[in-house]
Amino acid sequence: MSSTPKAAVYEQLARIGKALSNPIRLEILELLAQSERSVDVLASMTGQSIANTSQHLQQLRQAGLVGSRKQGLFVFYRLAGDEVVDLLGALGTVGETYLADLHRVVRTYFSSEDALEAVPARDVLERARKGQITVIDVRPADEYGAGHVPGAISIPLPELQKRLRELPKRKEIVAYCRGPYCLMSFAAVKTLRSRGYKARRLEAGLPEWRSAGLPVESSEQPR
Amino acid sequence: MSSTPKAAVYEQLARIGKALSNPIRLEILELLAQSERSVDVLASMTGQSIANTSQHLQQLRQAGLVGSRKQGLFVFYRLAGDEVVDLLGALGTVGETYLADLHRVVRTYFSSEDALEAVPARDVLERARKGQITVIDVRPADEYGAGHVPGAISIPLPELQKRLRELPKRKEIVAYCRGPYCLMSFAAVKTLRSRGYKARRLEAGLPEWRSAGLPVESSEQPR
DNA sequence: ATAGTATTCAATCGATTTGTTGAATAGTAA
DNA sequence: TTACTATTCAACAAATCGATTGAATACTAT
Repeated sequence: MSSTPKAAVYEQLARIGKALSNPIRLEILELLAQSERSVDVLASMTGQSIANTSQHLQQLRQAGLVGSRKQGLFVFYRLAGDEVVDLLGALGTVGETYLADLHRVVRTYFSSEDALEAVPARDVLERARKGQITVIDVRPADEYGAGHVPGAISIPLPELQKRLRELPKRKEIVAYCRGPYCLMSFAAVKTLRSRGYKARRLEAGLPEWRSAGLPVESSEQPR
Repeated sequence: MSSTPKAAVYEQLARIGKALSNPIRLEILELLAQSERSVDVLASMTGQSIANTSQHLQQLRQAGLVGSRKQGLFVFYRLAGDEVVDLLGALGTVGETYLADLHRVVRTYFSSEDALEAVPARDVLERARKGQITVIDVRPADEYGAGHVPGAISIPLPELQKRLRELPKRKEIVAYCRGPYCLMSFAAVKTLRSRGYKARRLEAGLPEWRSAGLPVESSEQPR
């Protein structure tokens, strides 16, 4: 197909670029970074038809970004590995740094008007072990089950209001969710602060935490 | 354009993916990672027409990956920043890990049949300062001029044969070039070893070296 | 000004991509 | 076996991309 080895390399890498060139596929990748999922679940989460979702998954598979296993009627897709999380992270870094439009969106929706300074991941583990902070996972319960920060409490965002009394008033609370473009931890911090809690966001989501080599606790056994 | 902030983010990031979805654009990015260049130079280096090259550069610019400055008749394009080098590195890591075809190409052309074990970047700087090793830059002279490893000698690959006597027989020689998909340092090591020199490759090229925060020496003043 | 050069823009065509539809496949449950 | 479900495949129209061509723009040199 290609004459020189260099051209062959770039052709292959361009396949990965092509896989990253569609917003729905990027959304699917972020969802899969949380936990493996079946096609129909991904379809409903992204608002796409099942056939369409299946095709996007084929493209991601051909680019080597996802893998799958079949269990009964369902095909479960998963991220190929943590390298994909790193790739998405690098994509986001470039975008926020050099795409003015993206920078504006991030500043508008994700930025720290309320001084929601993020806590760096490296400190959190030890401070949580020492009991200096309480870590809460505001993602849906199944994602918590598939893997979470050790010692973190699962409080899905919709339940936060009712379960405020489970949280300490004085100790600092660190909330995290899916990743840098997930609004749930922002919302959680905002809610907590308005009720007088000391709260901050974890600077990364669980996929970045895992990819950084930090330990992950898991409730469910892989089926 | 997009209803939710999350969708807006993914649309923007997909623009970057689209820019990475073409092999010629990837080649242009690697060339720009060495030094800034004018459109016609890029066109001849990639074997594309000038108009075609210009269009690819427009796309890269819209994706925020490159910038440009006009000097006289020429427009010089450059990489937007080191984050782009990191992004390309992450792309390569994913590709080599999960794309079987790419893995095969890399193993065939770039792998270490001759035990060309690469030297990690971190050690090179100090060992070069202590005079324990000699570092040679086998890229074209202008790329050396735009930035090189401190203390490295410029010996473009075509000149290596004639200039062998400049190199020490006993001290180890470390050769580097453009990056992981550049064959020049492999060729240099092969040549040197066949002549009885002790030689190894630097594991990264100059862009990765710079992006890692290691110091870079530059001969030419930016115009 | 005039001629000449580097680059970009605009128009074009063939190829590819996206999303939809409906049929085909592979498995479960009874 | 039969009925049912989840997923994939195949075919299609609309939109977009890639590369080519020739004209337009911006600058230099004289």
